[in-house]
Amino acid sequence: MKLDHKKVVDTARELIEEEGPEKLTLQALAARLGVKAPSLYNHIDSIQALREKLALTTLETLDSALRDAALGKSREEALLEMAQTYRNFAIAHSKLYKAMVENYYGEGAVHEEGRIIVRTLYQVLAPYELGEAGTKHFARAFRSALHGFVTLEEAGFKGTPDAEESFQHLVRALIASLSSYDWGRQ
Amino acid sequence: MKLDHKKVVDTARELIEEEGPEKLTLQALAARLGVKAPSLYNHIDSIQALREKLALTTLETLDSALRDAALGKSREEALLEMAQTYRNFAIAHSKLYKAMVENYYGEGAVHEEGRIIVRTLYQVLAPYELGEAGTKHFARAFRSALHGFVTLEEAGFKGTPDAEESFQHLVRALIASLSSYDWGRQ
DNA sequence: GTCAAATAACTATTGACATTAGTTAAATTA
DNA sequence: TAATTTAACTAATGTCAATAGTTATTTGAC
Repeated sequence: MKLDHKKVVDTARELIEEEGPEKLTLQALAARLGVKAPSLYNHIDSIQALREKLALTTLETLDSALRDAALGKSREEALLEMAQTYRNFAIAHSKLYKAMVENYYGEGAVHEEGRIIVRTLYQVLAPYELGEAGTKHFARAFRSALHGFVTLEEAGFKGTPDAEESFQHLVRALIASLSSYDWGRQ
Repeated sequence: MKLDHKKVVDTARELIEEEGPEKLTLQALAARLGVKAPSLYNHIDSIQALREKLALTTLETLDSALRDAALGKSREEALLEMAQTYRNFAIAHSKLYKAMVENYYGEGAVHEEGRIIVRTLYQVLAPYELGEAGTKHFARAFRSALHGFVTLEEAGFKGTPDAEESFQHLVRALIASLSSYDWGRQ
């Protein structure tokens, strides 16, 4: 029954997952925790700090899922599995992903920690020996494609029967480009 | 000096471009227009409706720039020019682009009109004869890549000297895939 | 075990915000 | 010119986040 920082963040995540980012208010959150709103300030600095913390933990959860997906696989197989996992995460936790994106801009910890996904990608890309620049370019491209697709899918063509197919093509085209395109190996 | 819907939307755009989406309040907007906040309700339904209207006009402005960019060009040249224009727009109007993205989710007019950029892409892609499905897949992929990149660039690697280079590689790899990858021509 | 200090809850309040109601003056139209 | 519509205003409400000040409980040093 004891309230602490983790409990507050976890409950905020639940609230967002169930009702959406715009429903996260200190009143609503406090009510879920059986407490009055000002009491939350014993555990958080501000609602904005809470939002950024949530964005950060969501990113870490996603990265963790990506690492799991790539475990024991390599190259094309690993990249395909990671891509699939990325999209599945964005769909399964669409409200949370949206909340993360909204707090992705600007400075703060998320800005710094956004690299964790890139770091995971770097490890999978190592066998391709793209060089430092090539790896950087491809990792940025791959992440951009994944993020862009799931965002536009949510905003636009969600639910269309061929969304899955479009995603597969995007991912496979980029993976194929590892062989057919010079990403700057130098 | 007469106030009307267009004037309100235009001034809201200016306010966002200068101060950011979070600074758009009815008070601040009314002050710019030399009027009290409640008077704005003679010209808008709600601040949310205003935000969605702004997202829509921003999308139309971007699409117009893309059409201009592709004018008189074809194939690779047109796609390259469009990509460059897309990123330039997102950088030159970063606060406006951010505001657009924030109101991109959900239903409403933006959701429906998001297709205008895809429609423009379709025209440029016609000579490739990718077929209906192939064209759809590539258009979604291309737009996802552009949107994803400029979003992550703003959130993360903005200002790094090789961001431009990464973008070029992403765009060129996708364009190259038009020849080397089967997008589902069937 | 006792007592001081730290902790975490509370109530009350403030200020910013969007929105609505009700009013009045100006502009349009019949 | 008279009637109607339009667009501004003031005043008020409700919802927020956030702060101040208070009190009870818990923790930790001796």
